[in-house]
Amino acid sequence: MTRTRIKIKKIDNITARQVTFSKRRRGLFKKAEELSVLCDAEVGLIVFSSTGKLFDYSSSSMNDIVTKYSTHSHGINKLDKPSLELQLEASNSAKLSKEIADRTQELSWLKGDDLQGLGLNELQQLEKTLEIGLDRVTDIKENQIMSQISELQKKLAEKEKEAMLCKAKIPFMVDSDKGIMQEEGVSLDSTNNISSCISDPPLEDGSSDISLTLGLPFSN
Amino acid sequence: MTRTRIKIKKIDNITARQVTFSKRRRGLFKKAEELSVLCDAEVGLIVFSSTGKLFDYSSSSMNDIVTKYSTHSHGINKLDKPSLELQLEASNSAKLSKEIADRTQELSWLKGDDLQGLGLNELQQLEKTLEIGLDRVTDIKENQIMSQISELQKKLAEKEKEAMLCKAKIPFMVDSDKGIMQEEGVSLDSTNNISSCISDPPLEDGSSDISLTLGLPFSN
DNA sequence: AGCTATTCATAAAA
DNA sequence: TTTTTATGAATAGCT
Repeated sequence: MTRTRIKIKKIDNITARQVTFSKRRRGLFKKAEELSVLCDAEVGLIVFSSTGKLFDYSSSSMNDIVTKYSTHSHGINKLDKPSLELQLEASNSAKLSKEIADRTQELSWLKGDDLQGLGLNELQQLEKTLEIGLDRVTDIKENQIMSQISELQKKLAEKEKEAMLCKAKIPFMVDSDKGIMQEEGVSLDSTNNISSCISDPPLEDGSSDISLTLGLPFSN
Repeated sequence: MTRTRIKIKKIDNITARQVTFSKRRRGLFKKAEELSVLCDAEVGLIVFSSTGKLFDYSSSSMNDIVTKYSTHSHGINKLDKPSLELQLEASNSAKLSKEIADRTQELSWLKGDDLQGLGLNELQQLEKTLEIGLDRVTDIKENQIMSQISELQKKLAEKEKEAMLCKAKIPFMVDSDKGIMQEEGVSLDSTNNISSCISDPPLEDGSSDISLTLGLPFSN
């Protein structure tokens, strides 16, 4: 656009084209920046030369600009798929979903639902699996019950022993001190022993609703 | 850049800024296109006005240009994740994975594995679930077995009846036609009846390995 | 939205 | 490539 005006058509002469590319490219980038500064606009400019070299300018982050572009007035996925990671993600998702479906199905079967479509072999396999699982669960449960019982019996035995010792002491104390227990320092010590025997703290275990759970385990 | 030169600094006057934006934007897009045509370059230009309006130009497909940009000299993911969908995907994946883990755990329990961490209540719940499941599976299985047996009995009865009829006919045929069965057209018809009685097709059902499966079902 | 004086961008040449 | 130069283009400030 000087000395002579030119037609806007691909420049044939390679050298001339490269020269023009350099000059105009600089002009374009300058104007892009001026626009963004003067007018407070967000500008992203990407240029590939005919030889494949990349030039770019962005007033902020090109990432932001392109992201905004891809969501703005475009249905999310004009730019979304670098067709690499997103596809991977999608197929991954599909795989996971399928796995969930598979397991959900198997769970249903094990719980006795949705069995109508199954054949005899499958049903027998299922039955076997359930029998094994049930055996193991019952085993573990009974082990736990037995050990809780042993533990309780042990604690009970201790307490009984303690109570026996207390009782053995009581007649002796009452007989000798009778009505003067609150007046003598020496006898106060003995009094404390007695009260600790009478008001045992209740057996606290946190997980010992044994009385509720003992009914079932041996009923099958 | 005429009458007076201006400083490249944000234009304060809003009206003036909008006017300048319009004019310069047109100029910028024109130059972008000229560059792409004259120099055979790939150009992508995205502009957001300060009010958020989008303007864009691309010599080919913006998608291609941005994709090329994001792979060119950038490590795949400068632009890849619009941090919107990918984050969604990631959290989705996480959710799915968690769900798989949950179901896998429940399956393990039902199969009698990995029970050590469970408490009595959980074990009893599990036992109940297994008992119910096992009952249902056994029910369905026995139903299938019974109906297969009935079906087989019915088929067998039919065949027996057919065989009886055949036997009743054979002495009559042999007596009257004896050695000339292959020579007369009339007698050929009768011969066919006989052979169909003798070579019954084997009972084909696709899912009838009954003899193999009958052993277990009633053994528990 | 149009003008127009001026500055800017740049084709051609070096 | 970059610089120079002459000229066409773009546009700031007005209407």
